[in-house]
Amino acid sequence: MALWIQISSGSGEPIYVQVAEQISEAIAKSELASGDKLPAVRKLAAELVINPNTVARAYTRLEHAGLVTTKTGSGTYVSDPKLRTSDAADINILTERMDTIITRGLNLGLRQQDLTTMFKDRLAKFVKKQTERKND
Amino acid sequence: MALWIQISSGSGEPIYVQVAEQISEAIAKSELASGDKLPAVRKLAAELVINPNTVARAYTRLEHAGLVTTKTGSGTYVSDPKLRTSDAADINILTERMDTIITRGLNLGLRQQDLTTMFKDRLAKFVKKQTERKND
DNA sequence: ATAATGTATTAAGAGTATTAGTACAATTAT
DNA sequence: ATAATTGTACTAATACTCTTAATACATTAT
Repeated sequence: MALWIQISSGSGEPIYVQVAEQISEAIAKSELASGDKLPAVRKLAAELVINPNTVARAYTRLEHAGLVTTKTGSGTYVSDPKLRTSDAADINILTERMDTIITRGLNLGLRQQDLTTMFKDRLAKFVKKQTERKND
Repeated sequence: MALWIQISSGSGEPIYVQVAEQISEAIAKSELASGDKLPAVRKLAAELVINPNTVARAYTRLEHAGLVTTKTGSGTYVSDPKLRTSDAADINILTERMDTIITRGLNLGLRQQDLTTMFKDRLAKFVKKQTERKND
């Protein structure tokens, strides 16, 4: 399995956040499917040259988000999408973040249509890979 | 002028970020228009019961974003939208943030259409207030 | 049994963030 | 001109977060 994760020290984001986000994104794009096993914390830590605790923290974050299930002694696995719980609070946070980027966009001089188009374009790149995967 | 800004200590966001973001949002919604004067740093600080430096930092942040212009001795004013510079780097950051919330949304079980609808709805609430303002 | 996996705990160090206090500079009003 | 108002600069102190490290433990796979 290739190593997709790339950490940048100058990004300001903590390493464990970067790791978790990139795995989240892979799951959203269905590059990682339900049941897939993530690398062991010690193994991934060795590859990324970071501390195992940092990877473990990323995995814990993913588990709290309901994206993976961990079985001590076995490994960490991508969970079934049907079992993922979407809280009302989660939706609230999502809309708040939408408001934030809408604010940014409008203040950058982008118009309503520009923003909608941008959003659809980005979204399409996620879903496109899902359909591609079926043809693998 | 009413005081729209509300700071919450438990949000995790620094106060100066909260202040800046809420003013940014007001500008995006055209509740604050070009030329409008922001409250003096000491005055707003007194109302919010925070340190003047914290407000000053928020204003500096807004100035770096090109949203306001500051004139020492006079005040801080909302700048002309036409003069706001939209960098390519700014657009990149915007798309990255879109990817982040798209990732969240998909992983919460929302579908493509759900997300698009949500985004349009939120966006509409910004622009609606703009047209309302014309009838003031 | 042995190896491999995730978890928990404690500690230390480094860096960043946040706020506060104070003094300074520039503009406006009188 | 003088005083008041405004934003700016600088320093300092405190608190928090991040990361790494070193272990030890519990569960599962072989």
